[in-house]
Amino acid sequence: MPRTKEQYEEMRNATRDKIRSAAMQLFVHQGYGSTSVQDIADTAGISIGLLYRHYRTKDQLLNELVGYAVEGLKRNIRSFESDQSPKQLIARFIDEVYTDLSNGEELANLLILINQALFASAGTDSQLHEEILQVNARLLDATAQLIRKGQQLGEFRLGDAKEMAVYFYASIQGLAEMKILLKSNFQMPSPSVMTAFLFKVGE
Amino acid sequence: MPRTKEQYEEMRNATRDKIRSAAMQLFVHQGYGSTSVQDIADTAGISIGLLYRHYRTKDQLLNELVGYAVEGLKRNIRSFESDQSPKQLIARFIDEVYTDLSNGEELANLLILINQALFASAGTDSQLHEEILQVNARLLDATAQLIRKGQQLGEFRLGDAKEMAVYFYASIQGLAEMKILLKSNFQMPSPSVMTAFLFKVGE
DNA sequence: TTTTATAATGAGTAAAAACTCACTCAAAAA
DNA sequence: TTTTTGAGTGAGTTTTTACTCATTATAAAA
Repeated sequence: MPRTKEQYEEMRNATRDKIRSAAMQLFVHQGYGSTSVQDIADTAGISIGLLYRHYRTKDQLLNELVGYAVEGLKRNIRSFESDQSPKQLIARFIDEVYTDLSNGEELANLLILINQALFASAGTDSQLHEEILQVNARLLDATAQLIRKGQQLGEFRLGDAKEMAVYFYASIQGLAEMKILLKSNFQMPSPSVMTAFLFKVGE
Repeated sequence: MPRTKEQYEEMRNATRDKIRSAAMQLFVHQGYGSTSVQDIADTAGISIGLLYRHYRTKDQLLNELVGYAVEGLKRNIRSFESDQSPKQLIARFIDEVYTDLSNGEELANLLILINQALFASAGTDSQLHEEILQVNARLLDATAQLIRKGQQLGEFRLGDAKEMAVYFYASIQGLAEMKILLKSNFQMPSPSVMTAFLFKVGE
């Protein structure tokens, strides 16, 4: 008799992992359109045929990867809707971003992937494109809300909260890209630099 | 007798312009790899054959466009090496970025194009890839130098100047991308938000 | 050793994309 | 009206890429 269900599932999971990380790496580092399926299979160390047993199209593969990234964003929205002090929430978030961007490429990859997916699906009105934009809008709103609360508490600098939220995420996105593009020449700004435009006091 | 040299040159310039702006638009909005030469010709309103009379390869077209963008960066470096007050130089620069990003897509296109070119040429060690990275490094250094001077003059907040310069450009890059992706939903942060992390005083 | 269920392969196919070239078109002046 | 010259065309060719399928490899248990 052949292998058990569990053994087969384990095998399948292992190759799916290989495919996902190869695709992530390539999509992020050279762009979706410039990455061929052959590329992905080679990087994953498997055959094209096997890749297609797991993902019906190149597009579906991108969609799955982006799906995970979008989940991450949603978790963030939830955490920002907490009742804790805005300053603490933002400070904790920035600390996480700082350590993630300092140590590994995972967060940078997620952020860039979402970006790539948005550009790649620009003309088409795919479900995914719309969903990303929508989640993004909600994230910006939740953050602006948090900033407003912080301003009322006197912890945050004054200024248009929505604009500050836009600037907040724009800078994180920019940092992610710089990290990947500049490689070892990238020097991650410390949390105090990143929050200086938000928090009062400082020095 | 046929048209004069000047008339022919005028015709050629006109089509080159059409090609350039079509290519810029498409490379920026859907990515280099996801843009076909046929796409570009169609958008420019000319035939593929004519496009290839002007640019030998799709790659060469990208290179020319990026070349202009890099020139723009170089002009910036020079302006930052001026003897004027750091605060004034930065403030003027941010004002320019603000009006450019508020009104048109030109600056955003340039910034995103450079980014795209870096990603597209990631694996290969093309001359262009190297040049962009080098110009970028010089720009960061010049800016860090300016920030240091501003700190000595007591106009700028304290903190690692290089990190602050990285954050400065990361945020601008991020804003450019947000502008293009969010379209009419994008709200450009005012100069005061953008400089709050740099300048002392302020609210 | 043989059976069996499913993972894995990669040459093969069809579609799309990059690039070519033999030809037409346009307008100025003879 | 004809000639001239370089812009402009797009069907055709070559190369690359996404995707398929007939076949092989594997390892557990009978």
